[in-house]
Amino acid sequence: MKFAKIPMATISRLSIYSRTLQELMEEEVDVISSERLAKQCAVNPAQIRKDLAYFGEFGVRGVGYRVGDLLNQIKEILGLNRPWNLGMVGVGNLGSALIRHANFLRHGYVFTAAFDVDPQKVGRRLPSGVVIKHLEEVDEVVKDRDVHVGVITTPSSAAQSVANQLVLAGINGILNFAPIQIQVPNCCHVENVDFTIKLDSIAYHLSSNG
Amino acid sequence: MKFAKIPMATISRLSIYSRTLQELMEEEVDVISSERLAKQCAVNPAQIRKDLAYFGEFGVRGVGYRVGDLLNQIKEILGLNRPWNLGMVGVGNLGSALIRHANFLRHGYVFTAAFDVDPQKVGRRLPSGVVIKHLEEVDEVVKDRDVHVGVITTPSSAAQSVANQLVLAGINGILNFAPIQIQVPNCCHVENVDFTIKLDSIAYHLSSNG
DNA sequence: ATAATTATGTGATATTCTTCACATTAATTT
DNA sequence: AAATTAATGTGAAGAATATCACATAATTAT
Repeated sequence: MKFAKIPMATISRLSIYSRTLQELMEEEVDVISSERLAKQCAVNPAQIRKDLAYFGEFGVRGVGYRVGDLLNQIKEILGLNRPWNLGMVGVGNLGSALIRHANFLRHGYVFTAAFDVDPQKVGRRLPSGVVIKHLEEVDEVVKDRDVHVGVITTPSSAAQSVANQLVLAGINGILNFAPIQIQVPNCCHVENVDFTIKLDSIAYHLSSNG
Repeated sequence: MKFAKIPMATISRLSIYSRTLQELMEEEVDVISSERLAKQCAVNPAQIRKDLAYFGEFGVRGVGYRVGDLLNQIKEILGLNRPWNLGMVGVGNLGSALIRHANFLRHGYVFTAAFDVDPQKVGRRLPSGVVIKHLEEVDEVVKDRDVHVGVITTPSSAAQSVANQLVLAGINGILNFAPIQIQVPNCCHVENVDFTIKLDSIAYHLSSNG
């Protein structure tokens, strides 16, 4: 399904395009030009066309892109034409907030499992119906609940060890909220979400100019 | 304080270096080479040296970098040698989890204000002691509580309007968790945190190879 | 039918970012 | 004191990414 070497940045932008297209659909917009879409996504119009060109021709010259079609095509490209099951590791403040957070479901991601090591938490049933399991049981639960992606919200100190266990349990994708660079074999793809890095970036910009 | 045009990516990496250096300090490591630091940060050693070279010379040839010194220098560069006050807008699941989340405090970020539009929430006092204010009062509260950066965790539909109000209230930095590209004047710096984009990226990688 | 208009798709160009490779400098050893 | 070793700092090369500019194709108007 993959042709040339696709820039990482292209993939991220496809997500952004899909978000905007979803909104446009809800506003019942039928057709949109790369120029207007670009403005809403805060990118260059040629960028959108280039990004799409890696995968084929999806527009109509002189007209633009059919919103619904393009959205479907992008979802197809990203592999979002199927459900993805998530397993949360670390059911603290952040973890339980994320499980309840509507955006995941809205984009087709479902938490089918949750893990912790705190005996007080293990066995508790979350509002979503998921029962918190002990991390020791990760192998079975990943198979039982068909977990595809692990989401780590443990303290940094535990993150690497958790990642190791997830990989051993057959997980190939990890979304890591711990502010540490975890090391995994090539078979596994890690994405990091670190808000404090973003805040540092804001701090820099607010400090360094005048 | 800024010299050449510094790559955005350099700034993000400086944050990562600082996280690792902080850990190294706690492990009482005195000196580290770019090679060993690079391995821990999962980057190229030359990258670290280049990144630092934008701002000066911080190492000792033949030796490496003094951990404590380098950490201080990086914090200085990023503008982290002072406290930064945050104002949360949207005290839902995610918002309140973030306010309680220890990582912000650990890196010198404090929530000194919180806003919502839900009358049920306005007036409530959070565990941290911060009282939730109505968004209408944003102008006064930003001044009173000396808020530097706004953190948006509202639904997407409200995010742009919230951003406008923050900018009018004098805020120049926004951390946006809503999955939408908000438009702001140049004086304001926005950073986006969108986990579903990261998940899409994972989905793509898990789908497209074999 | 033909011309005019519009907006895509894409080769060429420009820019930005990363890595290499080595000269430079500090410390250590002989 | 000279030679050796080690690791930084950096110009140059390379790779990746973004933008331009225009040929191409679809639609609309004459």
